[in-house]
Amino acid sequence: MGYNHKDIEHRWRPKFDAAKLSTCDLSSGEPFYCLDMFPYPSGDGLHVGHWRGYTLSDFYVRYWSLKGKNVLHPMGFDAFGLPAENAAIKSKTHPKKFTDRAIETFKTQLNALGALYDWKKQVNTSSPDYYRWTQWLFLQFFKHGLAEKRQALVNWCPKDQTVLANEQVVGGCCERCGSKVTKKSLSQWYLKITDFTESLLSGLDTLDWPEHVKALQRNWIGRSDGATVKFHTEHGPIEVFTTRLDTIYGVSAILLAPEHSLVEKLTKAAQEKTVQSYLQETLSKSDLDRQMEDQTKTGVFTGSTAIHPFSKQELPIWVADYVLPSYGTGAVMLVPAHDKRDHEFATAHNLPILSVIEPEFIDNKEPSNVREDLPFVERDGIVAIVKHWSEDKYLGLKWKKVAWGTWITGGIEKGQSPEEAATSEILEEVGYNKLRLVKNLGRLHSKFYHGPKSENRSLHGHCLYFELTSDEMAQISDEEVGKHEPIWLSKGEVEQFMTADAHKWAWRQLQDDPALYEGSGYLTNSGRYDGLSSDLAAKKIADDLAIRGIGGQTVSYHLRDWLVSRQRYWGCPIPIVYDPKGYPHAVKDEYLPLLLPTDVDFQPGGESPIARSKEYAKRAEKFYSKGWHFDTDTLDTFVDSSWYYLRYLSPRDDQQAFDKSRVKKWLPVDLYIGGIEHAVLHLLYSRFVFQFLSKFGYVDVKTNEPFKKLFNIGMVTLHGAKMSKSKGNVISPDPLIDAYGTDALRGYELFLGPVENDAEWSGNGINGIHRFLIKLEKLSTLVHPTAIESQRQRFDEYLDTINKMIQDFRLNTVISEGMKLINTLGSKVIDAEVWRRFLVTISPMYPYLSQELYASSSQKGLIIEQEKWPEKFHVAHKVQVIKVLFNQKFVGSLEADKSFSETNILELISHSPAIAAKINKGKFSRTIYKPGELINLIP
RNA sequence: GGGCAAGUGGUGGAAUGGUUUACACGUAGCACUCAAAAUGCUAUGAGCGCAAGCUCAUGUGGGUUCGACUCCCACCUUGCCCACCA
Repeated sequence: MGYNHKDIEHRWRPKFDAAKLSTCDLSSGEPFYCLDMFPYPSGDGLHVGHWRGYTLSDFYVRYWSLKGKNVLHPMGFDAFGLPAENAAIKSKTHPKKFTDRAIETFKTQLNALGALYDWKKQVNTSSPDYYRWTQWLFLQFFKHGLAEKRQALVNWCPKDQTVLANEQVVGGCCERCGSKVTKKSLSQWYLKITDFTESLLSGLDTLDWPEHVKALQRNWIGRSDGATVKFHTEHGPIEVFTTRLDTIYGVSAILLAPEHSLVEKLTKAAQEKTVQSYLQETLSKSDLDRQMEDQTKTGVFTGSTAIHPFSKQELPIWVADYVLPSYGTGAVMLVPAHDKRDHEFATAHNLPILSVIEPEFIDNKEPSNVREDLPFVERDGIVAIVKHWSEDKYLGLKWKKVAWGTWITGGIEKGQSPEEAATSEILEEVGYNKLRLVKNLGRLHSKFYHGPKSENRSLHGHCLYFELTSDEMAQISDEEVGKHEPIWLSKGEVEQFMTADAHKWAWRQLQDDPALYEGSGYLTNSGRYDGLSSDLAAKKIADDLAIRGIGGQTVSYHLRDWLVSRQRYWGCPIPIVYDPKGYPHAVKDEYLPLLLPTDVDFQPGGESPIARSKEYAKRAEKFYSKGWHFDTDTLDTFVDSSWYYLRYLSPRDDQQAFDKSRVKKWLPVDLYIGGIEHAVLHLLYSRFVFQFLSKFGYVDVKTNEPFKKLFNIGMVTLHGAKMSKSKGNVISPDPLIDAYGTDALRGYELFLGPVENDAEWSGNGINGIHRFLIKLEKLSTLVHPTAIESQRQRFDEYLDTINKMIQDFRLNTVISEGMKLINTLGSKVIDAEVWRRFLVTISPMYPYLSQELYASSSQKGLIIEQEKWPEKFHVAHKVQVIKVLFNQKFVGSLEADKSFSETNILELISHSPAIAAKINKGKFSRTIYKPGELINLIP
């Protein structure tokens, strides 16, 4: 007979299709909402990479159903979008035709998977009965003032001829087609996602999502705590945003983004020409060109000045294109000594560089890292750089007891000046006494743990630079000779030689005064704030600014409002109508859905193709009156997909977008499965929309979040690259199903590696699963209704193991455990009850074969309907197996009664000749005993 | 520049403090066959050895521990994401 997968699949598929899971009764049972990210029906068909995710979700659908939950597992199609439109342009057919055909292909392929979907709840975002409610959703934003039309410079893709959201610009290029993105000034609709930044941020803490996905979202929202400061000018204040308010005394200019509203006013007649041509040049650049980091920082002086709020100094105002208009306030204070970019700019344009922070270095490396539980002991000290009397070399100390390279250092005794202290240290440590002080390099601070004294030190060091005037030397004490060895270093060797950051900094300070320092420390040259730490100073300065009403602490975000207008045809029409004066109004409910016009030429041309529809223009005048017209853009398709999971619960409802009571029962989604590529876009927008609906009472769900648990399925790669038709590296499941069967392919998809990791496809591996299934089919003839203790005991272990693994999504090892169990059952008689329970546990992986064997061992009906996830037999273990180690080496294991103590076990060992022989005649000084596990004998 | 993840046989990977390399793939040998495929059985980290066995191996170097792939510190390498974000 043998294993014939085609027969088996043919026999059971119709029964799976008719299973009760295929139509979820939403009103009963304990809900479990298992959701796949719905696909875009591309027409390329499914490859083995898609299968991995769908296999995974079907596994959990079957598993949770066996665990007694009422599982909802719907599927639908994210059917609006560019590829269909582009294909339509090419083939001169309507995108709807293209889309409908692709959906049919998809459904056929999905059915081959043997998965259980509730197709009765299918949604299609391009169908009017769906997008009518997408339009409703948009209008709710409009109604609450959270949809707004703004004229702004937007990201423009010259190839697709449409605007792009920030999130769709990747590295300055269009996410979809890769063209360089340019800027264009357009009037567009925005959804105010920035009103929700804090709740989008804090909501992340409540979610059971992979940490790295949460990190991506946090990163994208990009909260940064800082302050604003107003600098007064003759045309009103310029507000800047900074995270380094402590450096405010180091400002040497104010820089404006070219787009800043004050640029024009502040430009003096003499600078008019230069500024104008600079603006023209930068505004025509693409974002990518403008953001090239390695190019020199450009900018021009406006002729105006601003007043420093503390020093009252006049600061020149410049325009510079590295200042981004969309972040902070579009204006920055230039602090060249403490910001790398500002340093480059000041160097390029000869602006003053003033150091206002004395650096502080905190040691975090063993053994001198700061101990948290100890207070700091304050000490004054010196760091001396000493130059050779004739050569261009500098004196370093190589420490003998620790791997340190330093300059000459030491403490300052009472009554000594830093110079005196340094001079005497130099004399003591290296013996030179003819030298002169050339330069004071300023102070640095260092926090570290002083091992010999067992205390935390906070050292305040004066950095001094000396030159020797002669090689004359005094005698050095033996003690000093034993401590370290003096080494003359050439300029090139210094950075490498010095181990501590503080000593490296002293060197850079000598080379380039003041050296760029971006860390924190203590203030200097900062008026009454001198001597404060960076943290404390920033707070005080912010307070003082707030009192004067010219600034204070604030928070800035990377996240921008969501631009949703698209100048494309194949999308949801924006339900806005303009009166003859151009004011926008919501399209009346009775006119919804506002259907896509059909008399449209799709060729892209800078405006929406819909604008060319005569019917659409007429329709507006018919519904309203002469001079009225509809918005001719369509919505970003991410709006469509931001709420589809709500529509599944009442897909045919023509009275409302979703059913509030069902949403209350079924949301949040219990398990959401999809790829990492949606970590910021879809998942952030969906959270935003859901939080909006929640805030205004459209939904009533405690969590305020749509997706409780997110699982990211790893990508399947071929030759290291993501599978895609255009790269020609696609593996189709069809021939594999034909040769090995659906079960084998499902098993192999999960066996490929941990499901959250990417996996390289290897053609041969499927053999292993296939052989396992053949073996199972053979073993089924050995099944006999006899209770076999050892098999039941083994099954209990197996079940414990996989139960835990399933919770942790470690399905590759669940597959292994099944193989291991079968390998240990042997080729004699198999306990029928063990067999039945085993078949239930593998049915989520191998639904067809498990079902076939279940039925042939005289069980009736479908596993998924008849069975529950099995319980253990609870066979009592009378003995325990103890591993015996001698001097860390395994010398054997023995079986001991569970009640045995350490003494009993030692006795057993002495009576076991095989083990006793290996343990050096029983001589050992002590033992380490871990009950039920091992005993370690230490000689 | 910032953030995150990962480094274990020829390969995918297993082991979250206790015999490293489970389970598979691949490879080799054997059985079945006229033959091949399929299937089954056996072997398979490296080095030394006739063998029993010994030594060495989880990116590198330290540390904690009776015991470290696992925990701590530093470093190296690779991958991913973000990035003139003030």
